[in-house]
Amino acid sequence: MNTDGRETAGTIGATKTSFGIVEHIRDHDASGVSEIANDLGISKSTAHNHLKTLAELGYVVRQGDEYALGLKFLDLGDHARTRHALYHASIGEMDDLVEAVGERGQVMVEENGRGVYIYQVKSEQGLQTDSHIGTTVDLHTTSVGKSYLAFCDEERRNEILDGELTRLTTKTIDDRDALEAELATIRERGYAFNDEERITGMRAVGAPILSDDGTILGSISVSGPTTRMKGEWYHTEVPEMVTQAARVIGIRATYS
Amino acid sequence: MNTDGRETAGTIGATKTSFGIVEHIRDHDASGVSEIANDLGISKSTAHNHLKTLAELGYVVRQGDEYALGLKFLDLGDHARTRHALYHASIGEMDDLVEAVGERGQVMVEENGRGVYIYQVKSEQGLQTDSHIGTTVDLHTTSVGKSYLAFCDEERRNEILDGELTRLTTKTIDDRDALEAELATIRERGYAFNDEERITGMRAVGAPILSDDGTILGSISVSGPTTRMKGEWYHTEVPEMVTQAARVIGIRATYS
DNA sequence: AACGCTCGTTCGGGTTCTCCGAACGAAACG
DNA sequence: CGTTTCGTTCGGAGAACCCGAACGAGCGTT
Repeated sequence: MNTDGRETAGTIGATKTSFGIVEHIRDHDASGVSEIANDLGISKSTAHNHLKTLAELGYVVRQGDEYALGLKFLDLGDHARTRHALYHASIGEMDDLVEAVGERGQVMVEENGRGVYIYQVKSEQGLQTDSHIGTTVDLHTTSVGKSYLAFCDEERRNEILDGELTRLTTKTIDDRDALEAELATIRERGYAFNDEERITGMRAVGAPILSDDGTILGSISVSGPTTRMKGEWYHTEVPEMVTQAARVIGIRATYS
Repeated sequence: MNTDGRETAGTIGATKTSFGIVEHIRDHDASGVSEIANDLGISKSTAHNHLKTLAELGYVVRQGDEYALGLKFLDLGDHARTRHALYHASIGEMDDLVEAVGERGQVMVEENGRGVYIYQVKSEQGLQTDSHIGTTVDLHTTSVGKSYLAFCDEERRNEILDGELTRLTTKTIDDRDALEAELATIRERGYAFNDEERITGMRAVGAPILSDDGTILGSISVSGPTTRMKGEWYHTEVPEMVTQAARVIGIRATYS
C-alpha cells in the first residue's frame, strides 16, 4: 500500500484505513462494504473487518444494508471545540450581533493552517450556504481568515502562507505581496472586509479576537449578499458593530 | 492484549487502540504520551506512533507538550447528526418552545440502546447541567427516553431493556414491570413526565416525535428545577406546549 | 420458477506491520 | 550539576492485518 510514493515512517496503516473509511462514509452519507473497498483500494474482507470494529466501538451504525456515522463523533466534536475558550465566550454575544446586523455570523479558529468554523448563527433571512460547523476554509479568502493572519505572529503567518494561494473567484487575493499589503491595512484598521473573494455575490466583515496579552484566539465575522451589504452600512456601521462585539468577546474569553 | 477474556473475532486491534487514545484525550482534555501509555497499558512507543498517525490525519493536534482533540471531529459530528431528519426539523420549533416555557429543551435520538442529545437549547435562566450535545443517557431515566420507549416497536424495546435497569436516584423506575406500566400510561397520554428520576431536583416533560407513518424518529423535552416545574404549569400547561411542538416537528420531519 | 448478478460474510494462510523494550537527547527539577 | 521524566528513535520478533477465494442470501430479469 506504500507504493505510491513517500509516506511518513512510523505511522499506523490500520488507523489510516479506518479513518479513510470514516471519511468515505461522511462524504457519501452512508456506504456499503463493496463500495468502500473499491473506492479505497482495499479488499472487501478488510473493509468488512474495519467496519465491524468501528461498529463495535459505536463510531459507525448499521442503517439498513449500509453504514452511517455514529453519534459518538458528536461527543468528540463537542469536546474538541469546548476546549477553545473562544467558543464559550462568543455564544451569547454572536447571537446579539447577528440579530443587530441581520446577517449570518460565524466564529473561526485556526488549525493546521486552515480556518475552522466552530460556531455559526443563522439570521432571520437565512440563506443557504455551503458552510456549516466544522467547515474548513482557506485563510486568505475570508474576512475571518485575513483577520487572523493580520494579527498572528509573523512566524506562524509565514508557515501558513508559504504554499500556493488558491484562487476561488476573480477577486481572490492570490498574490503574496498584495495579501501582505491587505493584511497591513487590516492590522491598522482593526477589521477586515471580504468583497466576493471566496464566493461571488457574498461580502463579509471580520475582526480578530484578541486575548488581553495580545495573542490571537480566532476571529468572527458577519456575511451576507452584496445586495444588502453595501454603502455606509457595509463600510462603516457593520464594521463598528463587529469590532465592538469582538472586543467584548475578547474580554470574556480571557476571564473564564 | 487479548488476554483479559473473550473478544469479538475479526476486529482490528490497532483501530481500537487509536480510538482508545482519542477517548482518553477526550476524557482528560489533553494528554501526553507517557500518560496515555500508562493508562491504556501500551508501550510508550506504540502510543507515540498512534499519536503521530492521528496528528498527521488531523484528528489530534499538538498543544504545547500535550495532544488535544482536533476539530476534524467537529465536522464528523455535524455530519452524523445532519443525517437525522429530526435535527433539521426541530431547530426553529425547539427555540420557540424553550422561549415559551422558559426552561432548557433538548432533542434526543436513540443509538445502540441509549439516548443521545443531538440538539439543546438553553433557556434565559440558564442553569448548568452535566448534559451537552452528544451526551448519552439511559432511556428509562429520562422523559425523552421513556417517550421513545413507549412508542417504538415492542421488539426493539425488549432488546434495549433486557439488561439491568440502572438506578440513578431514589425515584428511578428500576423495575421492569413498573416501567412497562409507566410506558403504557405514556402511550395512552401522549407525553411523559420525569420527576427526579435521573437527577434529584430536576423535572421534565417529554414527547415522542412520530413520522406520519407512525415510526418514531426521536423525542423532545423541556426540563427545569422542581422549584419552577410544579402545579398546573408542570402537569397541564407545559405538556400541552410540548406535545404541540412535537406534532409540528413530526410534520416538518416527514416533509423534508 | 430458475437463472445470474451483486451483495455481505466467513475462513485460513502468508507476510507485512504492529508492538515492544531499550537506548538516546532534551528539558525541568531540586 | 546530578536526577528524574519527558518525547523520540531504532531494530527485531511475533502477532495480526490484509488478501483471495468460497459461501449464501437477496433481487431483478428472462
